[in-house]
Amino acid sequence: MLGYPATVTGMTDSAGRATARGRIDKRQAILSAAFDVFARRGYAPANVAEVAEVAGVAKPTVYNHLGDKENLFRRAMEAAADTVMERNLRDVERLRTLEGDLRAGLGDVAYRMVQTCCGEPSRALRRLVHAEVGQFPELVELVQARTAGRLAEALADRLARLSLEGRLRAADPAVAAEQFLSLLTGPAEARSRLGTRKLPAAELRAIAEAATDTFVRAYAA
Amino acid sequence: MLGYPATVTGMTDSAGRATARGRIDKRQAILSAAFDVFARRGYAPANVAEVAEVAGVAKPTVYNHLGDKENLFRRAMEAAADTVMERNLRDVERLRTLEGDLRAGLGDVAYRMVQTCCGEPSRALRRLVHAEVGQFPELVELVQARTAGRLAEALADRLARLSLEGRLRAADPAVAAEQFLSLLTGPAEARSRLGTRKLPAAELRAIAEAATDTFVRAYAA
DNA sequence: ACCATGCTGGACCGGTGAGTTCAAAAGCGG
DNA sequence: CCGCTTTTGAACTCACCGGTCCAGCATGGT
Repeated sequence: MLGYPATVTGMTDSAGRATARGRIDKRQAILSAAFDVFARRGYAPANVAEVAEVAGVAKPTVYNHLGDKENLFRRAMEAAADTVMERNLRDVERLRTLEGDLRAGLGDVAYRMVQTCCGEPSRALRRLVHAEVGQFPELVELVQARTAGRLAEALADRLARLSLEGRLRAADPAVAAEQFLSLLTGPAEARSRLGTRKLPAAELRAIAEAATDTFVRAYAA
Repeated sequence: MLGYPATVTGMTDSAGRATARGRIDKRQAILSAAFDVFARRGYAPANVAEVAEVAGVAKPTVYNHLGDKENLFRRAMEAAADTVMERNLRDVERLRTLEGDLRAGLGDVAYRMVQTCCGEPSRALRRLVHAEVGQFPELVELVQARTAGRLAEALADRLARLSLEGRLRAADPAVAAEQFLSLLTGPAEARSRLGTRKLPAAELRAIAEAATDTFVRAYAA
């Protein structure tokens, strides 16, 4: 989640001239630091001063770039969601070139996905969305649409293809995708006790296998 | 700081029965009000004064009974967990006398469970556990053990019986129970957008049916 | 060299809320 | 009716934090 690398610019400044470019990865650093701090402390207990410190920046600079603590939070969550989604989509994209044993291929993807979903960024994101759904109701749409929703959709696409090819029985691919993901993430969350216990690779593998097994039994052609 | 002030809790007093039995149970009122407020506001933004007000009690009384805001939170969560679990266990207990069509019986129980899990108390509890897992790590054990854990165990018991009776194929009942619950709660959480959208009964029914369908396909004898 | 722009550090204000104190007012047992 | 404990209301302390202001510093473009 730390994105110090000084790439890019494109600051969309509201007032005409682009703000200083090249040097301003400050914004990225701030957003990254913000997510880091919010993830550790939670929204309310987190204080902007610490965000500034972690970002290596002065407090007024934070307010300069992001304005509000609320806005800072929203933007940080948005950015983190994009990062997490990217990796998730890469995982599911592997289903596109699925050759050979269906069961094995699905199992492999399942393992990768459950790994990603148990990773710190993904867990922190879920935690924060859950936590602040009361104070930031739009946030659930904003984040969910960029992560879980997109993931389910991409997976549904792949499953639909497999159905057409006769490798899976005909069924609503959206429901199938939803259930596959639930079979993966549900047990993972439960076993890891919401992330407080880190699961050994073997257990992750077992969860992925069990989920794939059940899914294939229910959905094989 | 730790534990209680010297004056000690009202009811469980070591010195016989002296305290507070005749009077309304303030303690219960406080815990109930506390969960109410915490559920609405979240832990950090909630303030003890409001808890006291909702409980119809003076602020020092709250500190008298529960000591700390932290302790107040823990106790309130504990109490709420017990309440929620009770209803959940009643649902799964219906599987004990399951006669006739397996599919129909499971579907019925599934529908009841998904209703319970989407109810406000259950959702609020999940929200708060997720939210504060960072600041209160023990809480996840404490609550999960009383709700999801116990529920999964009870369900596993029922499934094991069904396997012995030859109605389900032989399989690890714990894994089967875990997956059945995941198939129920996962889609319910996703569709309700973490509780921000209340699901119409028809959709709840559809989720329960889909979950049961998939489960039976995968686990029928 | 010079100015503009933004960054810095630090002081500062104002609000909020945890937790305490205390004297007065119930309740309740005897 | 009397003491015991508990409750009450209110004021109070104290710490923390969001947000702002300002005076000086770095920088890069021209």
